[in-house]
Amino acid sequence: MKSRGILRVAINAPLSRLFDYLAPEGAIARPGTRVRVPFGRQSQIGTVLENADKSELPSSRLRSASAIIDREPLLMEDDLWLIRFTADYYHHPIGEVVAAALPAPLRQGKPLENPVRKVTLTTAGAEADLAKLGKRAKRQAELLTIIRDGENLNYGELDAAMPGWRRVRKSLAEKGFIEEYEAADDAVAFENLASVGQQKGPPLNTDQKNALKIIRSGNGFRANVLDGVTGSGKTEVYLHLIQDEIDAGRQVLVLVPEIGLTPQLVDRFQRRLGFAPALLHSGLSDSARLASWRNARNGSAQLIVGTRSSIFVPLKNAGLIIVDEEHDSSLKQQEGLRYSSRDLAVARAKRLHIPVVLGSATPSLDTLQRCREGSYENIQMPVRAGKAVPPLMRLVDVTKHDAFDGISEPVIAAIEKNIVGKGQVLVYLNRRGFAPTLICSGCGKVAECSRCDSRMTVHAGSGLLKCHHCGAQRNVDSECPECGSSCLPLGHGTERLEDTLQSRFPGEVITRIDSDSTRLKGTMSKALAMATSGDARILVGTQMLSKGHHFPNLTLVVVVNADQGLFSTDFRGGERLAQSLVQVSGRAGREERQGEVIIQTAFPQHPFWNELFRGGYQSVADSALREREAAVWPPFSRLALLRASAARREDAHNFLDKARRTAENAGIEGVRILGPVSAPMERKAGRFRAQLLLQSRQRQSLHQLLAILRATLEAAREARKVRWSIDVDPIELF
DNA sequence: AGCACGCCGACT
DNA sequence: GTCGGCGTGCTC
Repeated sequence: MKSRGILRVAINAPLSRLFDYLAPEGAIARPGTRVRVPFGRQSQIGTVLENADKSELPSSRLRSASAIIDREPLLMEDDLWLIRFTADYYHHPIGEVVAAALPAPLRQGKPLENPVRKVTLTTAGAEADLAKLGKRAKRQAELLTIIRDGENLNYGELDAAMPGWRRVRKSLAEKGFIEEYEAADDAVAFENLASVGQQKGPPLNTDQKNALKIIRSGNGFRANVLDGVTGSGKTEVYLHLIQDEIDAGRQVLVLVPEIGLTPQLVDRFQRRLGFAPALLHSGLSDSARLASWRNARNGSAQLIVGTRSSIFVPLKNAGLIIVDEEHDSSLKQQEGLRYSSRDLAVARAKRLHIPVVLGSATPSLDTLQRCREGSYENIQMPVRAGKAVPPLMRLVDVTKHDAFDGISEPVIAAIEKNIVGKGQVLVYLNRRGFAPTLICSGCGKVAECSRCDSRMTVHAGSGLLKCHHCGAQRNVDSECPECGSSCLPLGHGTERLEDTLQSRFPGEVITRIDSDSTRLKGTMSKALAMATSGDARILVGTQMLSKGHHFPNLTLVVVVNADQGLFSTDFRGGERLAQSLVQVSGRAGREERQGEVIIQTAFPQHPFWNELFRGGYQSVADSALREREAAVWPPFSRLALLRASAARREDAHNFLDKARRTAENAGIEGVRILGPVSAPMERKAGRFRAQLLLQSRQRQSLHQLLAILRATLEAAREARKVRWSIDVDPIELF
């Protein structure tokens, strides 16, 4: 008897190994194919990663796959390579990596091609006398008219055009006027190919031409770092590179930060390239995302623009990957599979022998160091395109000036001046809500979250206290539960800032843009329209406003409080502060008018300011790199963080103690072990958190150790009461 | 993860 | 007497 083939299957569960199944009788399922398999007492969707002729398990223990879902593999060899690479590099269960790479409907076993029922006109239907039909059957005539005017409409389109058409359908079909058939859902593909006319771009300046020349001179893989100040025209360079690839019949994948995928950017791509890019982001419906994914896979989407998880999208004929705002932390997933889509983009491009472009006005120190070492190509674009001049930056010492509810007098004066001068002002504060604290005027007690080691933020609009760490909320205490005195909000959030500015500038339209004010669907685009048109003269907002949006009238940017970043405990604090200040400053004065940036600080003597004002981001980056080198922090070493959380503090610590002992006894040289220590915010959402930091100059040793740790800890008794995870190349040390 | 098995507390 | 609490073990 001929033995049946073995399928090595990845299952979406936190288990690192593959599971062997017998292929169904007489069938084959190549790697990349989804299969339905019995798993324990349930049935699961798995993905075949390997074929084999024998299993390590006795055949008595093997079960058969119950069905093969895909006729053709969903994922090709290169896609599977990226999945394996990700699972290895991030020491994460492979089934969960596969799950991250597939859109939700595919994860659930739905077909790749969603057949759609369509209705088409027969010759008889086309020739039928409408007027005659209309006399006796008005509804039938109405439906026939709709079908004549439309082009092979599907059920959904007909539902929208004529409610209740389904009852009329039968009569028309019996007369032989219409026919129905099933087809692949190509609605999105169609839209993608529909030409919308192609606009010419502006002439390129010297820097842009030079950047293009360098990138085009590459052959196969190369990481090109496009280091260009805001307004230097990086997008224009991208557009030329994208056009090159499209002309050559290849696909381009563009990764953008979550917040950077704006309608403005998509419109620009569409106008210039003459077609709409396929989009992949969390705001789309499952079916729209699946359609983009399918079109990327089958090659009909020439340009795919998406957020971090799109790094896994299959590409039939990839020519180029672009990572925009490569320094942005939203390109790194901070939960579950903690991958960096920028780093994966580089790995994928290398594997595919294609170039990758990493663009930013403020490249990460990791990327800059790779340029210095010569492994990445650094391309500078130091001047703003067109006539734009860089903004003027200055500090206001809040200890020396009277402040009006968080806004100092010189700032008020500057806002006034800009408004009078028909400019627009952006007031930036990285803290939403009304006030970060509610304090008792009698005993000084502050309102704390019962589940986290944090204070509750006051939200005046809703009258609620909210915890920004776990989402808990309750009503604002009007009097102190301890001593009965009245409670007062302390400090400033965007909500309060809006109130303050409104009372100071009563005649002006103020728009606040943060995750609270834009939660409702449509409010974001409305607020942005107000901001872009210049109708709103004062904008108040968080991070959200500092990326991806162009406000042509903006003349002044105010940074209300930069001081938290100045004394950050995280070694990346300085890098991040410089990036966010430079990014938000880039919003000011884009056109002919010079912009102005005012930063409020209580520490004007801090050396950071001198560095930033004298030498800009470059200079901050240089000195930060020197410090990192001296302290052997990344990029001069590699880090991995082992995190654990448990309902009881000692369980988390016991687990990490076990991890530490395991690491010490693993016999691997050159890895420093720091901790375990409690996380800076120890209690979050009712759980105690702790962490163990591993640091090494050699990536190899660190990864060997992680492999040992993972294997040991998965089986460890101490792991039962904790949730734990490995974070490779962590960007937040807590 | 998701599910079943199994052995101890307050309840119709 | 039993319903259900979550500790333990297992998934090809």
